[in-house]
Amino acid sequence: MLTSNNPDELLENLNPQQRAAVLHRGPALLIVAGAGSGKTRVLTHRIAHLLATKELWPSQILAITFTNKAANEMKLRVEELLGQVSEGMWIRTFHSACLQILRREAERLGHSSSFTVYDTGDSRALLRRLLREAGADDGDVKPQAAASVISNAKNELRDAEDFARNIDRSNPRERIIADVYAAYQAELLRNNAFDFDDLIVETVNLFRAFPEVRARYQKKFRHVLIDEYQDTNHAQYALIRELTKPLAKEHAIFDEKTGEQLPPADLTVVGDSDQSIYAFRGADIRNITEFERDFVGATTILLEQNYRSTQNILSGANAVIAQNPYRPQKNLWTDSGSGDPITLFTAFDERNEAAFVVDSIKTAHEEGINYRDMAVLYRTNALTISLENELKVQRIPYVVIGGLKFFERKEIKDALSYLAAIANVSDDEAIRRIINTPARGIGEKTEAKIAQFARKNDLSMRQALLQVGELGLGPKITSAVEQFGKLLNELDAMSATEGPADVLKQALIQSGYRTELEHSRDPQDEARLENLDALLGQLYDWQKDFPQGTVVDYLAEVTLASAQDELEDESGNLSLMTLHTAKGLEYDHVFIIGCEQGTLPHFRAFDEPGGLQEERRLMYVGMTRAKKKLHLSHALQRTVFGNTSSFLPSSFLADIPADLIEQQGQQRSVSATPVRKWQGSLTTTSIRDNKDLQLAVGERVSHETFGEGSVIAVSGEGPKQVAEVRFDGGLTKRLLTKMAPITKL
DNA sequence: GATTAAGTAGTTTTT
DNA sequence: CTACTTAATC
Repeated sequence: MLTSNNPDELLENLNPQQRAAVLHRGPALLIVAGAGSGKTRVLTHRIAHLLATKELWPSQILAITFTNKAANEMKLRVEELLGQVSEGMWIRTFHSACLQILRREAERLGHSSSFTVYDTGDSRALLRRLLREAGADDGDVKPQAAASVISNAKNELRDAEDFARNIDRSNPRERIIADVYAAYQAELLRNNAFDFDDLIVETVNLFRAFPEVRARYQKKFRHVLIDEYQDTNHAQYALIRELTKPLAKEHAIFDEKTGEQLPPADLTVVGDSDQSIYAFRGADIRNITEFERDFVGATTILLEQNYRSTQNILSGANAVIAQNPYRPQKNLWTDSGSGDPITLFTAFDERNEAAFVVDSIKTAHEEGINYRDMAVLYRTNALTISLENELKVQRIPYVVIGGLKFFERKEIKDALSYLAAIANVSDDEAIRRIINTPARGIGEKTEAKIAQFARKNDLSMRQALLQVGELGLGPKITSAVEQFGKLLNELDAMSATEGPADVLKQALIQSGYRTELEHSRDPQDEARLENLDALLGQLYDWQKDFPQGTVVDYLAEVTLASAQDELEDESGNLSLMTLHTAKGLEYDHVFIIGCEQGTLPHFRAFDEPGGLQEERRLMYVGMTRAKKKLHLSHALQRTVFGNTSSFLPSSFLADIPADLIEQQGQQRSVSATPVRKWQGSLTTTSIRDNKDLQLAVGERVSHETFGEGSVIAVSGEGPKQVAEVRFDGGLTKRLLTKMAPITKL
């Protein structure tokens, strides 16, 4: 470990490309970092180098990651390299960096600095109500669907007005969403809240509306570094631009000594377009592929040497990803030797597959591999059921990472809503959530009356609670409402002197929440109580670590935390997780289960443009997690949602050269259905993608089974184009141009 | 207004 | 299969 501040020591043990990436200076640097090529190493060494050479102060660095876990790891490793704690350095996620900025500047955007951050659940609850109020009771617009449309619009920096201008007015669904989008933003403003997307979007808006604010942050941050650049969406891209593009003359900053205009901050981005697996969340792969065009004077450095996996694993992964079109050429290599072959197991069904996986895990464990160094990866969460059964039977300790999140449980959300209602007087959504939890006899009707009254008098719901006397409700209800309002005010007053943990403890006791759970005969409520105690315990720990921390601080931290952050397993457990969750992690032994057509690639991806490519990248990400041994498996039949059906092996398996694979499955046929024998590689793939192939009447095509023929009619457009083909054999077929096994002659 | 019953729809999800 | 939402009853 380096403890001196000698910059040259930071270059030791780096390969030439890594060294170049650490040493490069200039306005914009793109580091294309293949899987396992030492990306974090380069990033941390680069930061440490900039500091050790005294080019920058820690407070002038802004390093952005996507997860808290990555941020914490990076912070730790930089500190290790420098041998000291770097005060003032911003190494954080996009969201937490923006949160910090918005807290300071909230007033400029019509919020107060005690604003709440709504998570996806909160947004959905709000949208559900707004949709109902908008009269979308047909059920044709579901909150989740609206949420995703609005989120996508925000990620494109399209506000409600902009969105409304560009919709198909004759489509009632779109009109409703446009209206609800506007109403949703109005409600967020009223509630003094931002949703996840807003944290980014509103920071961009802030910088654009207030150039002097932008100038201030540009002056502060002299070097901006972005990790996982391939996963940035347009809003995040815009944020990066705002921080790194030259300032207008009137806001320019001049160097005190030289009198010269301060250039914009330098930018370093690290990414790998082959690992872009979040397009469905708005990630725009073009941000990385067009980096050199977007940033003048940009340099690209490729890191292709892999330090993680064996050559067999890499060759297999390379062969799969090589099938993706429009991909910048890149080839990962390693000098660590070929290693074991990739194992491919053909299972009869999911139970057979689970048994094989668990047996292999046991064997590996007996050979000295710790459970914590192994992981089972899968496309969908539903695939874990039989696996978990088997693991329980065989008594192997395991954790499911991701799954249902602690902070999304009902009782936890309720408790946090109490805190939100206390800390942010304007948060009507928090009030609505807890107004009748525990049951106070305040139902839907009363809630609506209070909300209406509040709006009419320009009050928040919490303020209105204490004035319900004017509403002429029954005496019993009136008193219940007033008591609830008083309780919140008392707790609010208490939070001025006491820490958040003590406030929450009192909230749960005095509201009667605890009592209700204690007296419940629902067996689940016992677990709920335990969860609340766990939350309280955690909050007391937090209070100890941050004695000055407020309720507002705690809420934001919790909202921006993810389940993985806490699952630092020292415990020696086997890890189970989705392929998405596995990104950025590595294990000695990796099992990818459910390699079947329809599962991986997932059938929902077939009709999405670019869907198949993204699935392939997922497979690639999964395969490259393995250091020593990669096990792939597929089941010939699987029971999904109660019904059993047969599945073909994933087309991705056929892309792996046969000599890298060791087949382990039995090849017996399944009941009456004959199953194609596995021959090391698949000769046919059942799902094709003919990209943008379009046919016209009169053209000649060749079909895999029907031979040659002429197009006699076409209907539909784009990917939905259907061509009617008369084959020379006399048959006439209607074929989906995009998917049919045809080629144009 | 609360409880219970039927109905329905089900990728992935860093924050 | 199951988790969650809506509908119907007490």
